[in-house]
Amino acid sequence: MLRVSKLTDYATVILTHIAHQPDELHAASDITQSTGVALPTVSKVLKLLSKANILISHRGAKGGYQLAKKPNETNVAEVITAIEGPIGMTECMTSKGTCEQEPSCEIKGNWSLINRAVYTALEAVTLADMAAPVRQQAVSVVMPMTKETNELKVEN
Amino acid sequence: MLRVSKLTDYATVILTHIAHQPDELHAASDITQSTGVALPTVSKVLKLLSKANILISHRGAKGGYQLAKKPNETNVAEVITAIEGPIGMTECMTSKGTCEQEPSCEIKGNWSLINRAVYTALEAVTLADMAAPVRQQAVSVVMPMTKETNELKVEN
DNA sequence: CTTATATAGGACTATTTTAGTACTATATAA
DNA sequence: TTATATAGTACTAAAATAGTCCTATATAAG
Repeated sequence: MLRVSKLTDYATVILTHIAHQPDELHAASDITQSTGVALPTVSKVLKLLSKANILISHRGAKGGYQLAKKPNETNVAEVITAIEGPIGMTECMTSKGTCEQEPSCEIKGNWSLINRAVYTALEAVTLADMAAPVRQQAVSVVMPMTKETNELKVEN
Repeated sequence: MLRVSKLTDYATVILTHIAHQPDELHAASDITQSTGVALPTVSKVLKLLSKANILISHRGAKGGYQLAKKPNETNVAEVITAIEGPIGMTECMTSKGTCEQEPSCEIKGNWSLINRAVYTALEAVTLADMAAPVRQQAVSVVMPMTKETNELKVEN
């Protein structure tokens, strides 16, 4: 598996929809109709995204939600974090001291690198990418790290 | 979150341990002692890895498990798949036709690319990397895809 | 000022997934 | 023949997720 939750999936669908008209206000009831996701669920997702400052909310009559930033300024890693909490491939990445084996674990450092690699891939895709046709996407590419440093070698 | 299951985490610990002595046979009881993971759990993981042809098993007295291939020929993506099933960030990546929205989904193609990016990152790290100190790891790097093709542009 | 509308926040239940355990069958070395 | 070790499967308990609902609060418009 290794998958995002359904709510996260909904979140990307909803945000992609909003990203098509970034300047307008979108009420939860409107989004339900356009996306086919049930209203209570849409509502839950919108609240989470609003709390994470990915969306701005406007209360009251004629209220609704709009993007807090430009579509290319919000990425998939942020969306996942907003819905599911911090991204960490293993328990020790997000909550230290929980795993008994942690002090003697030999592979924690390697998981940390894997984690970073996955995060980098997710960070590279923005809402603007999601709203655009497939071909304009960013993708991940793997290359060996330099032996001298432990730094992530990033290219654009 | 977005994390691998505990069993997958155990699997990497166990495989890393075995990778240190790839040619010897390792009984479940021995691995329990070296890793601190409970015997029934170790046993379950070993069976799954054996079924996925990552390990070779030898039954009977003086039996045990050993790596089916060289440490650098088994990667983390294979291990995750062995324990959790196929890697797919969304439901539609692994089981088609389950999601009602699938036919009209606008972002399936983009999720497919994200999925591929993450998979590429996981595929790049082998058991040999896990068994080695941190600095020899492979890491993922992100770069924009060419607009002309829909191909993954991979560099080494 | 009142009313209708829309989000905020939290609580709750049901479902699904995961983790962990146990039992029986089978293979093999001595 | 016996002791040892894996194979396969089924089952239970725990945790995470999904989905729903209710009350409070803010705002536009009449």
